[in-house]
Amino acid sequence: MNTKRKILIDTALTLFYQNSIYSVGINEILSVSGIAKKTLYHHFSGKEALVLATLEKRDQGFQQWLTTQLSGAKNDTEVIHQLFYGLTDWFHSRVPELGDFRGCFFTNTSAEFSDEKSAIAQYCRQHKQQVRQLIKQALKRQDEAFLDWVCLLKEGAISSAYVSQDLDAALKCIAILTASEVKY
Amino acid sequence: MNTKRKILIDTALTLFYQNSIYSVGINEILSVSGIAKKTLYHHFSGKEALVLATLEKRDQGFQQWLTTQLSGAKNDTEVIHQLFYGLTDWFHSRVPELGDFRGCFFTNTSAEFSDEKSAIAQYCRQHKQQVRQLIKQALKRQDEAFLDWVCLLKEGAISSAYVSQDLDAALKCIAILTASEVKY
DNA sequence: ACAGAAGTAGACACTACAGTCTACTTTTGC
DNA sequence: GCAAAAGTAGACTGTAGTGTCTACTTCTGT
Repeated sequence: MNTKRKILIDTALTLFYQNSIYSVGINEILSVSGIAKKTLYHHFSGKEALVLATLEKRDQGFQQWLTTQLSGAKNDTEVIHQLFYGLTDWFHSRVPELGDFRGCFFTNTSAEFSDEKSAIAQYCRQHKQQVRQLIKQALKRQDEAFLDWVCLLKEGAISSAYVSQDLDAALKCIAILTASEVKY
Repeated sequence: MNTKRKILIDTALTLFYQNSIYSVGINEILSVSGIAKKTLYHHFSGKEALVLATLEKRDQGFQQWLTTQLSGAKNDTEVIHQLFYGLTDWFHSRVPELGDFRGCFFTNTSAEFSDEKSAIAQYCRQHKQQVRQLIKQALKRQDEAFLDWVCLLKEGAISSAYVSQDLDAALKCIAILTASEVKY
């Protein structure tokens, strides 16, 4: 019966993402989920292990969503459209499985944990790398410079959508990529 | 004698930026600065007021640096170069007045404070808006679409430089802007 | 010179944090 | 059917968090 384990991860992920990791205590996760403290410490060695589990869960969920989002695109122009229209849906909180938009969970978590060598920071870095690979796989064009372009705009859009509340940042990215005469 | 006030803001800013706001306690700021608790609460109503003061200080410092960095550019190409080479210096921690690079203080702070209506989140948003205006003032080209382009790449570069440790992200932005045939 | 502002040390109150523990009950796999 | 695993409540420890307070000292502007 590791349903409790799943409930703990779900609850923690929601609370961590909607607020922040430092601001959410173990006791809050417990009272919201209705699970006993002993059970939590039975499944996780401590808060950090729980944080890593939530990162893993979010990583899976995000990659799954992105894979679905990018599938079916017939050419690179469509991949770009699917990507940035998908991001726009996310920013407007129209993607139920990603929850109410509050920026990138991995970027936010990196901001809280300054030690770049910590397992948490490493996981966040790895997530970004894997998302990059996912986009690369969807594209026919394989040069890294073009990927840099797409990924930098993607990061800029997520950051601007959250910090500046510019929910249409991803649409601007499409406009940029369309207006630009660099072929893709 | 509000030198104490300044020392408190300096110490708090360094600690907040190098770590995170939740992870740094008042007592730590006090012991590092060597200032008495009563003095802190004499100058600031609480931690939030101190946080706002550090945001203000960082805002001033960053805008000052950016203004200097962009001044002297003779055309828009040079503005873009000054901006992104400047960012590269920052990412490599070669700008003493900005401290050891640990991402954007405002983006990081936004990640910690989820209430978008809080004074802290509002200040962060305002900072980004003012930086945008500063870049706009430096450019001859005045269309918002081009500004969007530059600012989205800028945000993407800062985020990638920090989370993915891609310290040359800003150089990639220059490559993108140079390779693109959209005139600027 | 002196009033008032700014500073000091550090004890104190109170809350919240992560994590431990005991004693007990339920679920589940074989 | 039963042993082991997973679960329960919640008291408890010890630390650290913000913020208050008293009693005293130093600085500073007019």
